[in-house]
Amino acid sequence: MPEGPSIIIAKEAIQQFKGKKIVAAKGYAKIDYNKLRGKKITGVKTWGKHLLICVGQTTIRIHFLMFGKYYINERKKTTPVLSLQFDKKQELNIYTSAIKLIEEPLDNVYDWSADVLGKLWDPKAARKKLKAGPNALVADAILDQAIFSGAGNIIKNEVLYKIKVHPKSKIGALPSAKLTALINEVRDYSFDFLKWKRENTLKKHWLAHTKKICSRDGSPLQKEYIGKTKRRSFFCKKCQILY
DNA sequence: TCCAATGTTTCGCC
DNA sequence: GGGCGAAACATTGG
Repeated sequence: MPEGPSIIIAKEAIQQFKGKKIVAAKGYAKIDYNKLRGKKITGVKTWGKHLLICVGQTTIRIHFLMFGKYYINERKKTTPVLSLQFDKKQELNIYTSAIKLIEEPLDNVYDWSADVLGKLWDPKAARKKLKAGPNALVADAILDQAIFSGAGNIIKNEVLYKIKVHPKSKIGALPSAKLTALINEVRDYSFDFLKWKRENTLKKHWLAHTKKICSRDGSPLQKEYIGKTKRRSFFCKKCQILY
């Protein structure tokens, strides 16, 4: 479920509830369900990995974490963290996710220029933020949601492999053209990810993530836990340069 | 059977 | 108080 492109697919599926009235809202999420009951869904949006269901002034923020799932007009055996019911037995059930209600206008909460898959994505803004943290490892920088909202660990590994940059490189040490390539590739790969996810062929297209052999030179790929968050990194020591 | 994993937040320690 | 790391959350496939 997790990375940004999967959330776009979720948004598209959940759009069908736009304009519908929430007849019942329940779950184990610690939110004020009274703010949802009897209200209409006025829109569905995303910001990176956040799925945003607008209910008038209130927005339901859903973060699927690692294992979150949603079911439309279907249920799992376990209890949903949030269940929204509509007329005609239609329902949306959310499982194992972090749920919050946002009362503020979304423009006050979200920096849309950071949303890698969004219309307002701004590579110049990303560059500025990256320049402000030259000591950051590229592996950490790509996962920084304030810079690349929506990018996750798979995107990180694939992008670094594609642009031939070692995950332990420092942002400030990258040549200007490489920094540009990094910024552009995070967005481009996210759209590829989205396309492949729709086709159900994502895994087939992985070149680095969980891979053992470099597709370019046949040498073994390294697996290492890197950066502040110690996330899995797969990379080729030979073709990915350490800056 | 067990463990790691497409993620983030919170808590506690130094 | 900041920075760091571990734990918590809870599911599933390998």
